[in-house]
Amino acid sequence: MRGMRFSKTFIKTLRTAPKDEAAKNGALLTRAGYIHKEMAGVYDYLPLGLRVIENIKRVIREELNKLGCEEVQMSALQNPEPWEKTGRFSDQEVDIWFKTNLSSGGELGLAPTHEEPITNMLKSYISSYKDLPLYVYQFQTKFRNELRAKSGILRGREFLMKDLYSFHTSEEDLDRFYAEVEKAYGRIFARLGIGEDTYETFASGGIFAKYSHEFQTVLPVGEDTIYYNTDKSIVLNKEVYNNEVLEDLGAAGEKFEETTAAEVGNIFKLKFKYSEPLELKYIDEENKQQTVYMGCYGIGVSRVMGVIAEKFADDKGLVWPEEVAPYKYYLVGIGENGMAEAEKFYAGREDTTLFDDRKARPGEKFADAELMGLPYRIVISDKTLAEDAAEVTDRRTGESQMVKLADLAKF
RNA sequence: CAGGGUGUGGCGCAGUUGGUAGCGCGCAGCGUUCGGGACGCUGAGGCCGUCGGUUCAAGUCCGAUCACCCUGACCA
Repeated sequence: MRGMRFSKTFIKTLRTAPKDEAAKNGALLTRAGYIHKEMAGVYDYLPLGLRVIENIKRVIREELNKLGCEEVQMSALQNPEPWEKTGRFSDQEVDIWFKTNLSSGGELGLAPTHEEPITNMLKSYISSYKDLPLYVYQFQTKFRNELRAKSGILRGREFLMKDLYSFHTSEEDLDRFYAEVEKAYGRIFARLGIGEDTYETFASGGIFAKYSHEFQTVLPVGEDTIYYNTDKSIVLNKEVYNNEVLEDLGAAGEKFEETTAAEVGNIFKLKFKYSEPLELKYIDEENKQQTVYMGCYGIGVSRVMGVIAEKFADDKGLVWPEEVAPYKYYLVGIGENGMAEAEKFYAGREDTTLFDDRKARPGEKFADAELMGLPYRIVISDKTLAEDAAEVTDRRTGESQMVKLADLAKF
């Protein structure tokens, strides 16, 4: 992706948020030109918003690839057959399906998740213990017919998710990989800027495991309630916050605090939940058929974007952590000399810099710089040129410093 | 799905007892401005969510319907 000149881009900032964007993340992301709403829970990602999404994906991709994960892209349209084998095509069982019909008469679903299709697909590729373990992930648009979409991009009917699935020959190997993903998730959320406030949280585990883990980011508008002890080493979702579980975790006497949080990721040990009904098997060393052990690991990519927007915004607008910011620098030229010098600086830095080259007054540019929330604002004007310098302002702290033009490249 | 609220130019809003739509922002042109969203003049842009009633006449009254927001429930 190339750079962006404000005068050329189609996006436009808004002084007032649309009335139908009540949530802070939706209001600011819309005002700053990152997203556009199509309908409740369904959003378009504009050039800036798409860059944020791509940055989040990049961080996740880098960390998962280190674990040996392979990226694929599954289809969004779903053949009901594998879903019928697990009972999940039923609207009684899964009540958020979007379903449609083939013109020839058959029924289709729009994928709300991908356990069934990926398990089914891998039947064609896994036949021996030599094929395992295997870690496959994708970034995919998920469709969930939520009764009520809300909170901007935090809860959509169409949203982007990273889903990783792991396949193993033994429970020990599943446990080993699960632990690796736990650590990788910690690194991912740290790099995304929400590490400090994102806790690995015990949640209900479903049929085959006692607990699953969620990654919950503390957020006032979060939909979940979590409980944490004083040193935050044990965090529980409300759904498992009871005496039995506390005893089980050896935390029976401890005091817990309550807070709201948004679930940004989860990890599950599926074991045979899908591989058994879909008959994903392999031949072991002794030529015996065995069922594959599975795990699944999700991160809500678009939700993470909303959480970051919501969490760090101040009264002037968005504040992006560096790894997710669509551009690192918001370049402002003031006056003829300032604009000419800014133009020179911009050349060759299109990938890191958004250049506000509009014939607008400084105040308007500053306001938009703050609204968009790029990490650093660089101002070049007669005033700064008198010192042969540019003014660099940190969006988060608001602190400014003069940097010599010669040193700006290094900055 | 229950309860509450809202639909009027791109965005935010006003519109009285029914009489044929107005303001701010934004947008276009000209001029003066130029380090915190400047100002003046001129101008473009709207079947008032949709459908159907009542009426000589409907943004306004009645009915239905759709969409959106909030709270709750739900969230495999």
